[in-house]
Amino acid sequence: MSLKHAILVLLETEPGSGYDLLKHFNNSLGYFWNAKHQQIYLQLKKLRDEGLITCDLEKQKGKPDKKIYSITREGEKELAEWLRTPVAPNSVNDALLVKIYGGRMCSPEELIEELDRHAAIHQKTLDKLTAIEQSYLSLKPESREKYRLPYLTLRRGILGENAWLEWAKEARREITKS
Amino acid sequence: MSLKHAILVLLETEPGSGYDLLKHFNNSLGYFWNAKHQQIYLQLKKLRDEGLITCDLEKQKGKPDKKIYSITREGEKELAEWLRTPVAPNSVNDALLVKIYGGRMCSPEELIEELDRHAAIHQKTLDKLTAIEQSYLSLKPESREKYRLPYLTLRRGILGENAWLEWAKEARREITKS
DNA sequence: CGAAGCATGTAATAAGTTACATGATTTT
DNA sequence: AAAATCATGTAACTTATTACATGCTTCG
Repeated sequence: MSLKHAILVLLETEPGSGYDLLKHFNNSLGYFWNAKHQQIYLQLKKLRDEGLITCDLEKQKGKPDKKIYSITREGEKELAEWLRTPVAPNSVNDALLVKIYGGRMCSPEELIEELDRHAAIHQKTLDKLTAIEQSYLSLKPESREKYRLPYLTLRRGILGENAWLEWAKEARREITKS
Repeated sequence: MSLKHAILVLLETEPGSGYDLLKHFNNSLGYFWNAKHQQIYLQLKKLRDEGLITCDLEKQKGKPDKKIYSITREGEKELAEWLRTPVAPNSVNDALLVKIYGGRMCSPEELIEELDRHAAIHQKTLDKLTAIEQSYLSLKPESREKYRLPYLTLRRGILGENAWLEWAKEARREITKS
């Protein structure tokens, strides 16, 4: 279970409210770790109960108070320990492939339609990732230093999406033949 | 939830016991749909309760009876309907990337070690997939026809693993620099 | 004879999803 | 005035994992 550690990683970088975290998450770790807001709020509660993060109230004029979470010493220890422990390789669950595998029971047109739908989504993701990459590459080299490792994960996304789209072309050709 | 449909797909191809299915699964859909044997047995039970599969006892001399599951008319209908319904794009949960993202809290050596560990696993998977591909390509063209669609999913695996390994090289270089 | 693989599960727990809920503020 | 987005959750349900359990056969 790494959502817990994903949250610790983000809070270690900078404290913030659940919502701040959520936004940050969706623009970074969210690309390779899926989580709904409910799950995140739940984990925040658990992490607080475990003493791995704390929560301070920030008074706001007019608006309700904001809960600002930050990582604790304990949390940092937990995170460091997790980083030292081997993690299981990414487990894949890809319904589209199940569909294609069993696809002889439906028409090629339907398969193609679904494939294209997915391709559009992957293309969109790739575009977003490429845009982030561009903004990273336009930083001064000194500022890049800080994002070196996150940038590697971004590269993973880009190479992965490219490979996906390449495969989709190949698959499309092959399905169309029938 | 596609494990259910993954099982239906396999049983539609050929009836068999839970264990048969499990083995078949691990050599095909298992490459892109993760499931433990417990989960599969549970789903078999549920599918039977829903009337989507049936279970016949096959007497065996000396050995305990074998439960042979097969898909029912109802199951085929359910499967066909699922195939017509759009599925959600593959949701990724990759702990290694979370680790790398937050990796500045641990030593480059530790990161590299973990990266190599994962690379070895991916290489092994790629080898297996490539071997399957070879045996597919050595079939006579007539026999290939039957496996055209499963072959596409195999290709996805191969292209995906290649991309992963390419990325790992890049990441390794970059991490080593520090 | 011991290990590996055959063969099939139950129970407890954890994690994730879906549906539901609320109320504020900011932008169009 | 409506829509979007801010902001935070609870509850019910489904799915998946881990630990435990059993007993048989086949191969070296």
